[in-house]
Amino acid sequence: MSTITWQSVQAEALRRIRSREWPPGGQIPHEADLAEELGCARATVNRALRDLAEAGLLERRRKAGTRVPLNPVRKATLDIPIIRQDIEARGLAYGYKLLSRNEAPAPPEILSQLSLKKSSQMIHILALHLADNHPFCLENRWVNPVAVPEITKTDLSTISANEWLVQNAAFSAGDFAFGALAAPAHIAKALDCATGAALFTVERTTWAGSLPITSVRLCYAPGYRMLAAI
Amino acid sequence: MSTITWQSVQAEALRRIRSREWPPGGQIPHEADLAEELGCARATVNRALRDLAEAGLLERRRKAGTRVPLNPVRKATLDIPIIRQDIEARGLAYGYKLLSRNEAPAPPEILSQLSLKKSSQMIHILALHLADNHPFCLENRWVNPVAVPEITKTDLSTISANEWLVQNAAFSAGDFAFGALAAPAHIAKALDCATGAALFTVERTTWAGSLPITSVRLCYAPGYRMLAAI
DNA sequence: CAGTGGTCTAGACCACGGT
DNA sequence: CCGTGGTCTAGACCACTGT
Repeated sequence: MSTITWQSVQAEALRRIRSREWPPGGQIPHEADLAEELGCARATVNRALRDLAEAGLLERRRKAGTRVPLNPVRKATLDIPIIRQDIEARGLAYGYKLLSRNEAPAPPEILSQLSLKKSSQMIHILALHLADNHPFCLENRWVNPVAVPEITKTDLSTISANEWLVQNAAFSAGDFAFGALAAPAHIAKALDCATGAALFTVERTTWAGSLPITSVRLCYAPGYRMLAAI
Repeated sequence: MSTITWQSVQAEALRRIRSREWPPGGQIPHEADLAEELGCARATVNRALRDLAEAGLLERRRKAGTRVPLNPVRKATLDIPIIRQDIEARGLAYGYKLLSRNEAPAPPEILSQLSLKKSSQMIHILALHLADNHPFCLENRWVNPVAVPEITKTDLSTISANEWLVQNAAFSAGDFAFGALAAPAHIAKALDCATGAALFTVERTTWAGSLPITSVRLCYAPGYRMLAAI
């Protein structure tokens, strides 16, 4: 016997959205009605439609029901691997070089990114990730030693801060900003590219609850592309 | 009476992961055990852990059980609004200018992105999106007329292809590539920036099932940042 | 083969938020 | 107020996969 799966309900819903059987801006039947029509339990319909709502293809509100948005804001997901895995997944040999590490008061922009007020000593790390011995990514990181005191005793010349933090500071939240930067001379030198070259950059701040852990800017060598999918 | 919610189960699981009560690389108890321990139904545990697995914080396999990955590959989510909404959300006035539109055989790189073999006539669109009358984003798009025949009759000087497609060609899948580009002269001219300026770029290809719809490259004016969150 | 997660069901209660 | 989605439950069967 074949039971209805939530995937099949979802596929049918998608079909109706695409065929405009459920027109943009319009309301769709209640869960209970759909469940009866399709011959399954309401929970199954709920699972299917909840997923579509999370993807931005439906808007659900209690009492108001479910409707097809006029301008759906689709959600894409992107994987955030540690840099070593990113490089190895491309079939390249990973290399790593710690350029500098010291303790210093964080500059104002870092403090504001971390929502810290008083300027306290933080750990500043500059490191280079290599792929097949070519510069791949320059890591410029500030770490809050209050959040991860163990890092003060860690030898970051053999393991990157990127990797150490992933393994030792499970975080709860983070935000990202992607952009482009014309390489200033010192970055161009580190990445072995021309001054002014267009670099893809990622700025990331991570938190454990309300405690800021780290803020980092990654500058990728020219040509890097970051992939995502819907 | 207070019943256990899947959110509370998820929070407890997160706590155990962070506190290393469930150590990296280690296996965690079965759903049934957890359900009994926490005093809820197995379905509730399943919902909580499934979400964590989707976020990359757990790895679940039938028979093998659930474990905490050593190098979690976290997933970030990214909103993909239409460009008009992106601009208006920044409190700026949206403007739009169609630069050119014609039918032409697609170049090989576009064909390969769309997984098409024979070179057929496609619609090529070049358009500029403006924020407060300043160039914001240059849209360079190829549309497969087989997927959306109506577009041949659409006036794309009043509505952008970006917006029209979102409203008229609900897609099922898409992939993205983000990168940086040093502005060539013709792009610099359109965006009113210096030649060689570092531009953030998005390349996107979308599909309806196995039918390719469109492939687009967006070049954003210098300074643009795209935000994401975990 | 057998253990584990994946899913479905039928019913119930609850929370939110239009009216 | 009361309709709608959000969630929980207890039980059942199934699908995948390690041994």
